[in-house]
Amino acid sequence: MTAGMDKISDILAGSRIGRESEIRGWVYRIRGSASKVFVILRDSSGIVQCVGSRESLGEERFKELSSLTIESSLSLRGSVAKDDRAPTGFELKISDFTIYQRNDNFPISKDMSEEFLLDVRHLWVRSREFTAMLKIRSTVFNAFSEFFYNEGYYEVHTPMMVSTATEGGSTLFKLPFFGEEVSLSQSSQFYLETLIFSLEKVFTVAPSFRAEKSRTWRHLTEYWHGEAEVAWMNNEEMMAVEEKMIEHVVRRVLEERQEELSIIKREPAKLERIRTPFLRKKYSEIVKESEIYGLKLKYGDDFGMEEERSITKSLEKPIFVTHYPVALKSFYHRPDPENPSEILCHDLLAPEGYGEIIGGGERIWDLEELKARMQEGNFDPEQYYWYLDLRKYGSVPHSGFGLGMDRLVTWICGLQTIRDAIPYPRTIRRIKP
RNA sequence: GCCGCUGUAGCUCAGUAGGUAGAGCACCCGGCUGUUAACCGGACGGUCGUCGGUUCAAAUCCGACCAGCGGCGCCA
Repeated sequence: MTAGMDKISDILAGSRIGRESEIRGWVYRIRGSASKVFVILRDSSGIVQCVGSRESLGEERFKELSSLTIESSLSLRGSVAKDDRAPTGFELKISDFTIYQRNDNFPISKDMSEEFLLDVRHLWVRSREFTAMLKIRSTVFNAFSEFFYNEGYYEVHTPMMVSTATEGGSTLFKLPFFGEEVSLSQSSQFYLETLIFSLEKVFTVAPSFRAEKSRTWRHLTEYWHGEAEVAWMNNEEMMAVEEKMIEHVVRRVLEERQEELSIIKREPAKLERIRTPFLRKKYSEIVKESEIYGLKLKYGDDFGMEEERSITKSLEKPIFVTHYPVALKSFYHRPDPENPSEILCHDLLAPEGYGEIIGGGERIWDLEELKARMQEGNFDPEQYYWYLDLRKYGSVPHSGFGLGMDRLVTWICGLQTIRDAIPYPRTIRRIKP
């Protein structure tokens, strides 16, 4: 219906100066006076000021336009001019318009509480800041997948309704399933492991669900999990892939999303220094030098929020923490043959206090070793028969990792809470909208 | 799961020696302005989260409940 429609970005690029243009979108701001009305129109590509005058539109049409409210939808036609008085430097002088919907009061204006904005999240997603974040998020997800395709990985898809826990039973969401009970997936890892025996290098991006009653700035009950699993790869090699992947994602954001970074006030300089190689430290080293971070840690302590914040607060790039004590991680991690009390694993902590975004490492690939570790952890081998089978038939050394995609977006965008990194956050107390 | 906090007009909030509520913004009307989430005037707007208790009298004191927010633990 609209062959000749322009996007607002076409106007902002300067290519329509002195010409007729037709654009459509939503009223971002509107101000009127006796003789002029200023409509700042918004579309997916940006905002531009449009001015209508009583003189050229006529009394009736002028009133029709100037009485519109925020977020009403319309199309506007007029000539384009450069104008420094306009917010984005260009202006459309309105000769004609079509209103699609004249709104009642839009519920959102200035001075909105965090809580209210969450209640009207379905409308708040239209805001400039949120739109900018969504565009960056889109780039992050695209760049993540692109990286693995470029590296020869296969994208695969695993079930979200499952019968086995990956991280422990207490955090499972249970669902009725034809007279039985199933759980929502906490991680695709075990299924990814089954697929390396044919594809060798696999990755997936999928939601994960955890019924942890977490109340923090970096937990969601439903979050997006980027995971990979690779045959023949050790812990060191896995980390090298991950840092290259993070570097690639950050690079793409810097290349494509400068404007959006500026809208959300994220300093690009802080992202520009995300270059490989990242820092690497063993768990035991961190414990040994914990006074440097203002911490008093003893061997065997796990790192909590305060520890991660202190360690990463003044860092300029991410840090891999490796070789955790066996007791601190899940049963499937492979102990270091040189020192079986520590495992060949890594967490990647993002700088500026953001903390853990990746957990990964080598998997136990010996059957008896895996059985023994499962027993210690009270995991029922019957339930995991298929996972154990992988260690019976052509087992190979392999590694993998899981990345919190929403945490990655939170850090890259410099956000205060993970809830602002996803359109519809699911937390212990929020399931609407 | 643990600790803390909040709930008064559509929105943001003020309102305690207990005496049946106020401001700003939004909406509506009018004025003014090449405006920049402008300004001036007027009108509209509330069973003070719910239930119960104390009291002559409760937004205010007490109890229970509901909803949400912040922090910790757990993890990505």
